[in-house]
Amino acid sequence: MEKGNYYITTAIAYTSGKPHIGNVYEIVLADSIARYKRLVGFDVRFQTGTDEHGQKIEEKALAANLDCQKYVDNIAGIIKGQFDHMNVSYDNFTRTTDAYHKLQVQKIFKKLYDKGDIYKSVYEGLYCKDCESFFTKAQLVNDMCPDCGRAVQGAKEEAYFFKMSNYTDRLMKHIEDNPNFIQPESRKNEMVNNFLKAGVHDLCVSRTSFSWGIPVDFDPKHVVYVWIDALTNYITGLGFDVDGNHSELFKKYWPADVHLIGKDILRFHTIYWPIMLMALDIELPKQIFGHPWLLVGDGKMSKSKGNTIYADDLVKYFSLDAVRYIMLHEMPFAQDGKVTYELMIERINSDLANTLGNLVNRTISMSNKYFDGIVCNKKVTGEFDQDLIDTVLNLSVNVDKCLDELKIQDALNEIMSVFRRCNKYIDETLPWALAKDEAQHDRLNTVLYNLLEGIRIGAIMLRPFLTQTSDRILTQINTQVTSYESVKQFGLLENNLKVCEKPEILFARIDEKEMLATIEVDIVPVAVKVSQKAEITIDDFNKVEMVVGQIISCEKHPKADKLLVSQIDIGGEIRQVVSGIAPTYKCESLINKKVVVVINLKEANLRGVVSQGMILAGSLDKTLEVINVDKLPIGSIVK
RNA sequence: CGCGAGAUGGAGCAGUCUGGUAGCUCGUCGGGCUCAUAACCCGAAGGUCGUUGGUUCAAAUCCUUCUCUCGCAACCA
Repeated sequence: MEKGNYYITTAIAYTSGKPHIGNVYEIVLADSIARYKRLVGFDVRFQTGTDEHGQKIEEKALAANLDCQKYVDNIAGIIKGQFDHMNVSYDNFTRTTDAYHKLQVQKIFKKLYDKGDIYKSVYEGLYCKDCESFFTKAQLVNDMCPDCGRAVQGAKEEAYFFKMSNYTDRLMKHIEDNPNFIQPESRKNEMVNNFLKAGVHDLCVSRTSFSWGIPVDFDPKHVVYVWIDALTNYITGLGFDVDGNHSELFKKYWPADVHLIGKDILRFHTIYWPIMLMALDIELPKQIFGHPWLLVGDGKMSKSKGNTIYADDLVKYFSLDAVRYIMLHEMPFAQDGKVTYELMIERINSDLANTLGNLVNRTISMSNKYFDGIVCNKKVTGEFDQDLIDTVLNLSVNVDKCLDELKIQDALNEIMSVFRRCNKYIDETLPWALAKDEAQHDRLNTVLYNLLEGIRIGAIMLRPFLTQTSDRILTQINTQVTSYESVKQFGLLENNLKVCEKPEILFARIDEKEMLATIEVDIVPVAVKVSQKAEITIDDFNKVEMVVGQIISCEKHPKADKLLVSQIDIGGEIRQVVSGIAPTYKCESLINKKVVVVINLKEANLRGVVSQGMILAGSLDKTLEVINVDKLPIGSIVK
């Protein structure tokens, strides 16, 4: 392959649960870039995978009553399933629990330790014995533990640190010398201004508070910090070896051309990761692209439903390529994209069904109707031909430009505009009028040929994005000329081909009302999921004492946005309760409301305000509702 | 004043760096066409580009004031 090598990675998915559409978006984005590069002629390696260590996972596994490894095996399978569902063409799915990865991480840790970049020290902080947590001075509330309100004491814990300061100057210079290193641009400024210029603290790179991680082999009570572990996958997945016995893959593909990641983890990828690589004397990746988020809906989708959407559900409703199209098309370059079912349906109908699907359909129908499906370019040109040809020939140039900057949405728009141009060409040339005049049949042949040729080229350019649809189109027009090179010349479509007799509908129009109704009944809120917590007995439950109380006054917490402070009459006693319901409830609306209160909960200090109980409320994503009681008098026992 | 992003016709966005007639897709309305998936094509209506002040011959674009929205952080007994 003459174009050279291309290595693209995504962030590896954290195995804490089923990935939602936003996580899957990243993989589809990477996939379309990988496929495009392959189409153009690069030798591509595309790696994704799962990040499987850490305290959160240990806790989740415990709650599910599962062995950690079993737990992550299960989730990794689910994640892989979601990716496969989207027809993602990764070359390697790496897992941080793979033996080779673990071994290399240990060796890296050791090497950096021997080198002096990692050193053993003590983590000093203010420690709350009851909560078993460290806090910084700034986190304290009235000099007390922010969690439980008790006194804290200075304490030390042994830990390993990475001496970041050894490399920050070099990193800063690298970022300055390589303006494309961090993309989009605005993110780069953020990193430089907020972190590098402010000075990077040494990073604590080991933990002793839990054990689900890669042990530090020369000091096994420590496990390696998950980020050190996770980031390394980009090289271990290729076969990097600390001792220099690298695999051929590593020699061939490193440094990576692009690390595709979510904008939230840029700090790790643009500061810690490059510094690690510098410490290991490895070349830095060429580019790190922090993509925006794909957000789901505003009120419309999330009000009564969970607003978590899964890729496999969407595919069920809209077909694979439609979902890929939505994901890629609704995402601006540097801004979060929002999707609702209404928007998805609108987009699918107008772009995929009307513009593209209908174009292919009408062109094939005419070919059959006028020439029994066999079109031959008789080279009888007309006044609209050149403009059509120019537009079609510009396509690959334009798409290439978009892809260079990773602007996939723009690339799709370029492709769609070619199909729009074809539709317009039909109205300009009036094939049905030509058909009525025997003398114009050669012209008609040329017109249809031009249309098929435009469709052929558009379909080839569509291949990285809408894999299946591209193939279906090319099959329907029955061409063998499908190489990328062939899109640079107009007129390579074979003459006298027989297109398929009955055009197949590529994308059926969706009836919005019908579809919304289907989704409405079909999608079950995430809440209705199996229990994740350990079983308890009725005695355990009876330990909780709950009564009906009436809110007699309520005000905003002076020092916290999300908290409300209520005075609640629970029958013979007024309790002050702090609750995190400010985003949903206004103080006035709560007054006189009867709610269920847990009254034997240990008193707590929340940002300086004492809370003597808890108001029961249910929540799903961002929807939150306080449990409301009407008829029962104040003080009634709830059980 | 915690950090950051944004505010452009009914909706979603581009244009802002490098000032110079406000553009795209969808929707609405009117017309055309009939090959096609009630699709396609053409036209129209609709924006003083969030607010204040300034720089300039000229501001969506540069500087400034304020307002609002959204992420993140803190906090959700």
